[in-house]
Amino acid sequence: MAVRAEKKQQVNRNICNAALRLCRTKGYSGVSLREICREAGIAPPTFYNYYPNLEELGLAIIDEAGLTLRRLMRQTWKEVDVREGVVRRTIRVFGRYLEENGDLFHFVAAERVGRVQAFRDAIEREVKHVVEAMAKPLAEVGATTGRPIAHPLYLSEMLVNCAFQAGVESLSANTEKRNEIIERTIIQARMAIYGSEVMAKGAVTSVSAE
Amino acid sequence: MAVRAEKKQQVNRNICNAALRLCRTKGYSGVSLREICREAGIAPPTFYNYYPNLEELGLAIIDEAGLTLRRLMRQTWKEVDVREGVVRRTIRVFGRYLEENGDLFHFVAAERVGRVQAFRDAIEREVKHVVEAMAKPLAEVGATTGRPIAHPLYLSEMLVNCAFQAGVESLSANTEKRNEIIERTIIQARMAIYGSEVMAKGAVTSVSAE
DNA sequence: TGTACATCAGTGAACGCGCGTTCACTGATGTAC
DNA sequence: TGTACATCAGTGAACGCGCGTTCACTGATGTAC
Repeated sequence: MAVRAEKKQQVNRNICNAALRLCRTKGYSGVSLREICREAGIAPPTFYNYYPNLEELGLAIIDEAGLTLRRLMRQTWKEVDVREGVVRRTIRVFGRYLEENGDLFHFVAAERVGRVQAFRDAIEREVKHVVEAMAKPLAEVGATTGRPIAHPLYLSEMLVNCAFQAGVESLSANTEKRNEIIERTIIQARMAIYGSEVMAKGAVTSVSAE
Repeated sequence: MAVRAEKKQQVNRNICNAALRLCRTKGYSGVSLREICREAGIAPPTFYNYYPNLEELGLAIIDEAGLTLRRLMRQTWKEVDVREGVVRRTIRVFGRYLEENGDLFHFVAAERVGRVQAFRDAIEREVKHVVEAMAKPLAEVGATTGRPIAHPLYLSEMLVNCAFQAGVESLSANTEKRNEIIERTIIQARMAIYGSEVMAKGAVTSVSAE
């Protein structure tokens, strides 16, 4: 009965996946509608049954990425394990996300500084959401452990930017390089967290930092 | 006598500037050879007197950006003024650079995570150079002021990434927003520096960071 | 300095190609009775 | 359940267009004598 609707959903998934796969190697603005249709196994006019143009497809993909990210966040902060610190846990979950959604992450990371204003705006909205969602538990953990942090939003943003950068590098790295990136990112994250703890204590002056 | 050579240089500059101007709004892979030629005021075949294809033009632009950046670095660390800290001075110089080379910076920032592997590699080489060049004075300043820092390379990299992110955001921001970004970046930079100082002291354990 | 020739940056016209988009049409899925 | 009709996802062919690249050619700049 709903066989038509199911088929439509499947075709839609094919289109999105085809687009992401092609963007990975050719970039959004290097991919044509016809290419996506070939990759998705449909005729060009069929595309218009789903999206009025390529930009709308891109925005739909970004929305989907936002959904996935939000789900990821919830998962990260739910899987509390006293034996594992916040930093390591976050990085582990993020790493798994990268393995499963490499194409999606690459698209978002690239279009975050890409040419399409609508994409940049949509992505910045999602990133801001993640930054805010992470700032909260960061501040809470700091408070409950007696090591309060200063500027949780700025700290969170810096950590997210670190993660973006590390994520992009990971995507084109082998396992060895990837482990290096992980270790480096952990140190950088701690560096930022320590710094924000110091700032929360106040009364710290540093010649080099001032 | 050298009138021919001078004209060639001028045409080359026109080509590069035209390409950067167009990339700013349409992205590298959204710009065509013919568009660049129109913008530069030459006929399409003339382009081939300068570059064999668009990719070579892009690489030439990246090389030029690297040169400019190196010059900027030298300038930053030379203008020592005891009344102004390292962080503020760096940000001030970088801000001036952005005003003068907005198109160039935007191109580099976008292609850093873009689709052309050759671009990514070339840019990563330049960025690495900057990271290393900044790590050295950071470590020196820390040592001479009695506040040594840990992992100067990682710290430097984090600061450079902050600068990239702030730079991209600045490019599409008004003056007010831009000042916000500057203040935020200063805090984030200090946060990272404090953290690396704490790590250098060792013997610090933080529940939230572990 | 003047002249004859070589060099070479720049051009207009032409090519074949893949593009986005449109249209009338097909045939399978869903619905009313 | 069977039949007649409506819906609608998908298609093949065609369109006009801008693209990258080539070619033979032009005319200004540079050089040799």
